[in-house]
Formats: sequence, C-alpha cells, structure tokens
Amino acid sequence: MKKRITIKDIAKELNVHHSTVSRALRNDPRVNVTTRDQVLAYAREHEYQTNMNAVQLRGTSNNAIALIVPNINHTFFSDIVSKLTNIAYQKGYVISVFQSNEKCLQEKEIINTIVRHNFAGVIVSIAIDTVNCEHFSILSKFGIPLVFFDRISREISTPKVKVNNFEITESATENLIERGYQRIAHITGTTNINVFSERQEGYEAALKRYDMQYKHAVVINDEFSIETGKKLFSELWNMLEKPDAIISSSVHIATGILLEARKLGINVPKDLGLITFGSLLSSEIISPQLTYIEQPENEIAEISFDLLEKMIIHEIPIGESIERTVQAQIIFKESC
Amino acid sequence: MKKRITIKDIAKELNVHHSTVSRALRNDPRVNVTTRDQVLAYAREHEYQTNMNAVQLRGTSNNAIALIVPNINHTFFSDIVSKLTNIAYQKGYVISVFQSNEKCLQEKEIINTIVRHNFAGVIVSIAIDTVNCEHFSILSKFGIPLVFFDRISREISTPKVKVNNFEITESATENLIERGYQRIAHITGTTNINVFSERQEGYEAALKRYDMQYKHAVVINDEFSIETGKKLFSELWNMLEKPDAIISSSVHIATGILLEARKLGINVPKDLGLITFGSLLSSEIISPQLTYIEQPENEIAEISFDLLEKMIIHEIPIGESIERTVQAQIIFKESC
DNA sequence: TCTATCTTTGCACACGTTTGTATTTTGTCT
DNA sequence: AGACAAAATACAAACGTGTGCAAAGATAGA
Repeated sequence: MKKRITIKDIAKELNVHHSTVSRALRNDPRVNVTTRDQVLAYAREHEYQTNMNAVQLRGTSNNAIALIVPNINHTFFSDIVSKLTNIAYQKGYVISVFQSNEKCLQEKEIINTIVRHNFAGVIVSIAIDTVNCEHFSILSKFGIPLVFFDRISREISTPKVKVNNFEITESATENLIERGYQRIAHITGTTNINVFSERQEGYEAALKRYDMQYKHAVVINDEFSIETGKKLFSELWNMLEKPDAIISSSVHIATGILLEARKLGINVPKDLGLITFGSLLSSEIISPQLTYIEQPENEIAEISFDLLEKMIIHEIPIGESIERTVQAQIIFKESC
Repeated sequence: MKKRITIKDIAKELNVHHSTVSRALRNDPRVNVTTRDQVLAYAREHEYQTNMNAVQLRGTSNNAIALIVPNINHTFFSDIVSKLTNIAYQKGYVISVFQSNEKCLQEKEIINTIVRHNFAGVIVSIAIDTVNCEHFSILSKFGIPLVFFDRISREISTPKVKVNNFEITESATENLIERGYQRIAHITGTTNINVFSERQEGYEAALKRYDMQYKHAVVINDEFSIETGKKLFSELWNMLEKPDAIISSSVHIATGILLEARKLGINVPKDLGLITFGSLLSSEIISPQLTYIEQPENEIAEISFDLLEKMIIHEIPIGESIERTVQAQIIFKESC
C-alpha cells in the first residue's frame, strides 16, 4: 500500500518542474519530445493516475454524469440505465447511477449529493412520490445541465424526452373498443406524474369519441407488484359492473391480473381483454401471451444523452425548454 | 446561473476568516455559538453546498463507493445493485454503479476511473471475459478497499462473498438422480469464473457418488439469452445420447429450453427434468413452473457492504483474505 | 492590576492540477 | 562572436477545504 504518485513526484524524480510534467502528460506541443517521452515512460511504469478531484476542483474538465431513476430493478429503467451507461462510456463519460426508491426525500438528497460532487450533468426520471419539483431548480442555479426522461416535470424548464402516452393509450383503448369490448377499465398510477395523467387522458378521449358509458380508472398507490395486481383484480371482479377489458400501466399488475383471472376460471381474451405497458423477459412463455405496449428504451437513452451532452458542451443553453417525444407501439399478442 | 458560493464568500460577507466558517459548518466546538448560528443561517439561506472535490482532494473524508457489475439489467445483479444502493444511502455513503458488459477491457478502464476519482471503496463481481485479474491489484496498491461478491477472483487477496455453488449444484444433481433421471446434462458458463467451475465440480461430484456414467457439460460462450437456450436445446436433443434432465446456470437459457421443448412436444418434467439457477419475476405464471435455485441477494448485498465498510474504517486491513459463503436453496416446483 | 487559563478567531499551508507569464536554453543567421 | 528569434522550461497563482499553531480576546482568581 504505497502512497499515490503525483506529477510532483514525477517532476522531482526527473528534475523538471511539475508544470512541465503536467503538459507532457497532456501532449502539449510546448514540451520537448524527449522529455515528454521520459515523463510518459515514467508515468506508465509507476502507474500514475490523474487525480480527478484536483482536476475538477480546478474546474478544467469534468466527465462525470449522474443518472437518477426511481428503481434500478425494474426492466424499463434497468434497460435504460444499461444503455445510457454504455453510450456514456463510449463517449468518454462516466455515469453514476442513483436510485430514488420513488421517494421525494431521497431524490432531494441525491440532488444535493450531485451538486456537492460537481457532476457535469444529470439525467432524471422523477419519483412517484414527488409532487413538488422545486428541488431540481437548484441544479440550474449551479449551472448543472439537466434532462428529464419519461417521467418529467412540467414546472422545470429544461430538455425533456417523453413517450407519446396520450396517443398510444388512446389507440390501445380504441383497439379494445373495436374488438367489441364494452367496459374497459384503466389501471394506472398517481396523476401527479405526467406519464399516468396523459395515459388517463388518452383513455378518456377514446371513450368519449366512441361514446362509451362505462368508465373506470384505478389509481394504484401500492407497489406495482404481481401481488397487488391479484388483489386488485379480485376486488374489481366483485364489483357490480365488472370490466370486460383492462389497460394496465404496469406489466407486474397485468401479470397479477392474468394469474388471478386464470385462477377464477376467466377466459382471457374471451371474457377479459388485457393490454399492458411493458413486457417481461419471459413474455413468450406465458399463455395467453400478453398484448403489450413497447416503449423505445434505446431511443429514449440515446436522445436523453444527446441532449445532455449538447448542454454540457454549451450547444444548448441551460434552462432551454426542449421537448422530444418518442413513439411507443402496441405489440399484438393473444390477450385481446 | 449564479456562481457557486464557497466558504470564503460566506467568510467575507460575515467578516470572519474562512477557517472559522469551515469549523462552524462542521459544528466544531471551538467556534462561538452565535457566530456559528450566523454562519449556518447564511449558508442555509444561500444554499451553500460543500465542494466534495476540495474535501476529497484534501483527503479528509470520502463517502463515495463504486460498484461494478457485469450487467445492470439482469435480475440477479439489478437486485443486488438496488439493495446495495439502499444500504449505502442509509449509512451515508454514495454509490456509483458501473457496468463492465462482461468485458475485461471495460472492467480495466472502470478500475482506472475509480482510482482517478478517489473512491473510498469498490465492490465487484467480475466479468466473464476476465481471465487475468491483475488489474484489480492496482486498487490495493493505492490503498482502496475491495470486496468481491459472487464472481470472485482467486488470485487477489481481499474479502469475498460467495454462494455455496458446489454444494447446491451437487444437491440439485442428487435430487434429479433420486427422482430417477439417468442422463443429466449441465449447462453453465466458462470455467475461469469460480461460480461456473464450482457448479461443474458439484455436478461431477454427485454423478461420481451415484456412479452415473452419463456426463455432459455444455459451456456457453454466447449471451445468456432465451434464444441461445432454444438453439442449444435443439442441438442437444439431436444428439445420439439425449439428456433426460438439465441443470442450467441461467434462467434465460432454461426458459429457452422450456420453450423449445414445448415446441417439440416434449413433456416437462416427464421426458425432461429441469432445474435452473435464478428465477423470473413471472415464474409463477409459466407452466410448468420451473424448479429453481434461489440465491440470497439481500444477504450478499448486506455482507458485502459490511465488509467494505469495515475496510474503509480500518477495522479490516486492506488485502485481508476473508471468505464468506452464503447458502442458496432449491425451490421445488413442477419441472422435475 | 497582574498573571494564568480558557475561549475564540486568524494565519498559513497543504491537497494535485492547470495555465498565463517570466525566464532560461537552444538554434540560426549575419 | 553577437544578436535575435524560437523553443523549452520554471515560476506562481488559483480552485475550495481542513487543520495545527499562533494570536488575540475574555474570564477569573489573587
């Protein structure tokens, strides 16, 4: 466990000034080729590593990006995390991933951490728990680029990447109607999140256009789990006016519904139509296979990173209000 | 976009020296209560945030931990990432997650990044691609604590958390034998990873004890995907000596096998027994349900963090060779 | 009032880099 | 050889904090 080697150590050893070493390491043309090679050789041999704290303190450069997601272990987010990490790596940036656990308080503290550590930029999908987005404004105050994706805040003016939730849910609802379903229920999350409110609006728009009288929206405050889906469906099925089709914002919920329906001997898709947002890895093996709405994770990751990078290199000013929408699509299978 | 406020700014404004401000912010008893309150009030009002780069440069404290996993979007790892992130958050540490993509080269560069950014400690599960673990030794050289989990390196002397792969695979194999399966195949990964070699050894030990003549191990170099599983099984089923049971190291592979078997009209578990490591979220809904080996992700995360923290606070010296083994268990379902 | 002790604040340096400017060395041409 | 430009190097300051030590101020005891 030896002490970390610095440019001053190298300088002393080679009888030059440390500023020369600094320049040599960065291939500055002002330093003589032979001394540069000497420095590089010595540095390589002694495993010199730049101290990024010093570099960042000085404010010269900064390649650290922060990514905040509500959950790391949900497919939608873990896919995006994975993609973003790879894109960033390829472009010479380093991504740190943070998990808000859907809690506003944790989100706040993460933001503070990010400011304290001087990250070059932040990509966020906000927590369900978050109603007031005030804590994000500190980033702009400190001049830190910010990009929202999927779950965005209307209050904060900054680039955003979102999915066409309204249109795709409207379309899904219309599809169910045209297939003859009469009583379509919508299971979604709290409406302070744009994603869920837009889906709800799309659902309602379709019902209205087709002049359907049945309307039933369920807002889930529980965890989006299979268990919750089961419980929810058995409640739903005990109501006077049972639905004959369901659109679910969560594939876990939908899976729970499917399981419970199967247990109750309900035929999907005959007695119950089902469309869900998102898919499971094992979707193929489930019978009946779920019709699902596929969101373009790759595209979301790419656009988000692109926007952030443009902000970092000042191609896009901080606070600019750009909104990019990507297209989800319905993948028709057997459940409707 | 105002400039970041520093302790010197506060000092100037309050007509005290910045060292006093520094002490006040950290509740040093040496500073007068009234001036301390003044400082704290001013800091709060102007949203002062410590510059961690300066703090870390000075070497006073460091609460940043790095976590390297082969893939973020595989259940086993994303669960551990999620748990670890939460534990760390709760204890006042900040976790940055890195993804090696199973590539040794990326792993190396991540290690360098970690050294450059002065992380307080590292938790790693190594990439499949990694045969030579030399690049990890730089961490000890720089005095950075290191803990391996699941996929560990035998070469490096440092705390390690592993699963009882040998015993559990031996037990799984014995179970299949006692249920009457005669030709058991083992599908696993490259043997330079301890996880896979230990499983292979457990498999062989069981065969030997029961004096079974059929032995067939398949090492997968492809991606652990459903597609690979399908292809693999159709190959396997075309061999002269077909297996009548399979133990799979990957749930994706097992799922592919199940799908392909179903397609070929093979009855699971009658014609083919199947046990897999790991499970899918939707495992419940698949028919037949897969018998799987459950690994205690929570425990792995907890122990790993605990060991790392002890190293950070010097309760465990760097380079200490501790090995903790957690117990996996077989969850019996319908596939065998 | 004077010394002794305790409390509070100021001073200066260090952490490892980068960079503008000053200084030295080298090379070229007359 | 001398003058001058060009190349190479050295110097110093700065980024924001933390800390040992000195200094100043306050308090108390005699």
